[in-house]
Amino acid sequence: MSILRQRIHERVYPPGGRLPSESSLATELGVSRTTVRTALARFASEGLILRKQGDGTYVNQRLDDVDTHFGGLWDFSRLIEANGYQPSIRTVALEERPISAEESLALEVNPDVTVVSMTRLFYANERPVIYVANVFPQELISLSASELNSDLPIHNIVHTYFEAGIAFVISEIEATFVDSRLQELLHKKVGQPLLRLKETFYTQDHRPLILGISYYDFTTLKLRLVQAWG
Amino acid sequence: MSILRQRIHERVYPPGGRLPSESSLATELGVSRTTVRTALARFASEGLILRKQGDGTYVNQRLDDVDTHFGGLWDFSRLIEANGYQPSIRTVALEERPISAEESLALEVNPDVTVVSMTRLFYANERPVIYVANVFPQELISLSASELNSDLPIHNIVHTYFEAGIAFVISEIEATFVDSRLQELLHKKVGQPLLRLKETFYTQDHRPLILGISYYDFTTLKLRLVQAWG
DNA sequence: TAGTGGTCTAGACCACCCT
DNA sequence: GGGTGGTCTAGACCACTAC
Repeated sequence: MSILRQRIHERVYPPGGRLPSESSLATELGVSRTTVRTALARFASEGLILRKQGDGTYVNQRLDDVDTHFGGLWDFSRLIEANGYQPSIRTVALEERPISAEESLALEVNPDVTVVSMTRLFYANERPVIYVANVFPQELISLSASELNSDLPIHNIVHTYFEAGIAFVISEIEATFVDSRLQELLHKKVGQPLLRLKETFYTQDHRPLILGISYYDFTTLKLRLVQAWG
Repeated sequence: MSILRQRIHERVYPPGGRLPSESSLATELGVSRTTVRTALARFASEGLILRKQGDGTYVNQRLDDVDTHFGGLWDFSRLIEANGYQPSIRTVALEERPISAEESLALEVNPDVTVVSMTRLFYANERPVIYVANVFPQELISLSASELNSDLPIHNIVHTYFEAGIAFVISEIEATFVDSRLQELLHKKVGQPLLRLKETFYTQDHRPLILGISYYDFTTLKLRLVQAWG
């Protein structure tokens, strides 16, 4: 029932406003109340709507804030878009190289496999905001690194070139500074604070697929989380 | 159906292992399959389980990682516990004072109200790991600041002393350094990187209730997020 | 008291995976 | 083919809110 999500985003039901009751929505859309409830439950867990027993369901007034949250897909391009910028991706380096000891441990593969190393910059309106280094075993794709189109969001790359899909991601958030290398890439002064995200992408079989280390300029791009329980 | 969550945590269904089918769980627990599915859908969105159509439902093998995630309640005490430490809270300061211009804007109240300012330290095994400064209008509680028990997690404080409840929280994550003031409080060297979380707690009516600024020692306490879609 | 969301039942049919 | 999860229906009763 993605029509409901669309209506919320298109302000058919304005922020702070009340949605029709579950029963009337069910009738109007020609589905059962259970179906409507399943959709509403998802929106509520994302903080998009607020439900009050005995009263009604309301669109979150902070919709603009909530919309920049990390729900479902964590995707830097979408995040840049949600912050009101035009996203673009430029590849800094794309190569095959031996795996490091640390990486073979994290990816749970033999220390003699070859990995594809892909480093990229995400831009918001031509301004560099995130620097991302991804690594994955070469054997996971059927072609060589130079043949893949690296100007796509990571989810698209996986979908296009990988056999397996991504079922979940674990991200660790840390703080760090701009060093001399990042200074050039992100156009920021050495010593300024930066966020670092260490991500691991897993398959449905709980196997690690891809590693990622990202440096995130939080001054341009707000990193917001919404937690809702209701 | 919190019995299922309990079973997963108590390893009745071990990490990586398969759960009984939805139908057999429904029969065993004496509920309908719909009820089981509602519970499983919630666990899946938290990354606790992975469901495969035509195959079965599996407990996430990275359960230990996933368990330290931020699902449902964002609560520092729980987070410390999930990282394997004994949590405790000590109050640094508790006072009433005039509201600042910035705070009155963020809390959407008149610039002449009095606020309660509560600053506290969270410890993991007697080691300070998070410094939190909370601010809320004094008029929201029926007693004076000195009378409230500030050695509780924020959700307990709200539940005990506030009329309204918290429906959702928006957190902004930033990076910063240890300064001379934080050096003493967190026992870390000046200049080391730190995470800063700027939180706003909202009621069901979308009104901001409480502000919070937290300084988080990510070297001791991993800040992990799990994103799952399935 | 009427209407809302919260919880639940007992089915149905489909898509998909494994053997 | 047999079993699994994915989607959906058409009800029921309860708890709560607003008036």
